[in-house]
Amino acid sequence: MTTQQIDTKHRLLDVAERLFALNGYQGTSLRAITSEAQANLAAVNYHFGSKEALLEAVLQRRIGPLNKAREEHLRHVLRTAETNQISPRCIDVLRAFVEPTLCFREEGTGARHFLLLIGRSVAEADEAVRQSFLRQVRPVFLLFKQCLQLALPDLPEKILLARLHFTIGALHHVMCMPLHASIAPPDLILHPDPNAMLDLLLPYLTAGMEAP
Amino acid sequence: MTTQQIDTKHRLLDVAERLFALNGYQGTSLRAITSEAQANLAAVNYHFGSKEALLEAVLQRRIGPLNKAREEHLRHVLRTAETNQISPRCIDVLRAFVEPTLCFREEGTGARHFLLLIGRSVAEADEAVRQSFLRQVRPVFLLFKQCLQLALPDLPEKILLARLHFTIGALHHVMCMPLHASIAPPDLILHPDPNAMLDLLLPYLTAGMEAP
DNA sequence: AAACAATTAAAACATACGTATGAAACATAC
DNA sequence: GTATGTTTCATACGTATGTTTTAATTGTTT
Repeated sequence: MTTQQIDTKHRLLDVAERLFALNGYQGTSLRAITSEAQANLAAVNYHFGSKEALLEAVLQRRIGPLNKAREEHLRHVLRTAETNQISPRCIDVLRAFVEPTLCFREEGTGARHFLLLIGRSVAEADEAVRQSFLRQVRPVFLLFKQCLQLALPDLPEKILLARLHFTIGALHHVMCMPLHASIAPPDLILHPDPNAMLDLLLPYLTAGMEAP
Repeated sequence: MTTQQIDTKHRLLDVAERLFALNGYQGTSLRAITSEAQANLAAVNYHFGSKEALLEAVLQRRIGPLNKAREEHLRHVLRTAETNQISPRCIDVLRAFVEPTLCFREEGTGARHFLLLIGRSVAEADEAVRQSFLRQVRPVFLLFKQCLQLALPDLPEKILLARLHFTIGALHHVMCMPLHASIAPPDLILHPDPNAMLDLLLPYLTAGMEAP
């Protein structure tokens, strides 16, 4: 595998990530991707096989590390709770899951676009996009759920699942929607500093999760 | 305006609503819409002018009544609080906004598809779709925000706006995502009964909104 | 240096799209 | 019953799409 091939593949992934995030999967043509990546039109089909496989590769490249970070955080919370012989605290579980997601933004503009992309992928109408996304995140979501069950042992599973559902909704909405784009007056823009956002998000999610 | 024209227009709106919701705006062709509505391909351009105008009409037809219901509920909460000389309760404000949305589902399968459509429109990548949607809901969102400010007078506006943001995210995620599609095991399907969902959603949202 | 594989390039393919056009069918009014 | 305005129809236009094919180019190995 030559370095040039790697470069081309990387460029294609980077550009596709950005355009998919900004214009959607169906709204992005291979011609737009290849021309911006300064590659030939056939390059996508040569390197990835198809447009859909390109999307899968775009998702995989970043979800892998992100999921690994989330899983490590979650397992760390589990471990410290276990050594102390207590249930993990709900807020710690939530932080373990949310923090890597929000801080992912710091890893560069590529990751930033990626967050927008997966924020949108959840609600995506295109079946292929949604399924490709769900397939890749399900394992970590399940671990997340198990941690929450340990933190909230008295909460019926049905209610916990529903609240987990709401939590994912709030988180992904934050990921794909700049605050000022909905209703906030333009002069009150919440800076996308992940720590500030975490300080806003965590009390909200924790209180909701621990609601009576 | 003959009844036949009205029928055709209605059929086009119904089919477009369903297909836009299921396959997305860009994923739905005029040919798919017109053939399923048993109308000629040119019918959309004749009756609405363009595909984008059709989408606008689809949104308008239902957002009007929905917004009216939400506004009435909110104003009712405001009135009773005013006559009792107290601040409205947070949970009442939230219920006034959420209940009409969830109960909208009961008005038929058309409305059901519509909820899916607007749930997805928020995160939609297509700029035209998102803008068309935001334009139509902004006024009610602002009223919602004002009511919340009355219910939570001590909460800084910045925090309130962020929490409102999270709330909208959770609500719209519920609207466009069947619970079992994310992580719930298939045997634990949350029935889409709006009252049951309201009982799950309201405590969560209220606790999050009133968090310290 | 020659042979080989890997990559890029240019072009064509078949298909699908939104829109526009003009004739036909229809309803309504006189 | 004819004339007028409205709606439907079949069809064509121009463009864009994802994919495939064939040839040229590059890089690596012998």
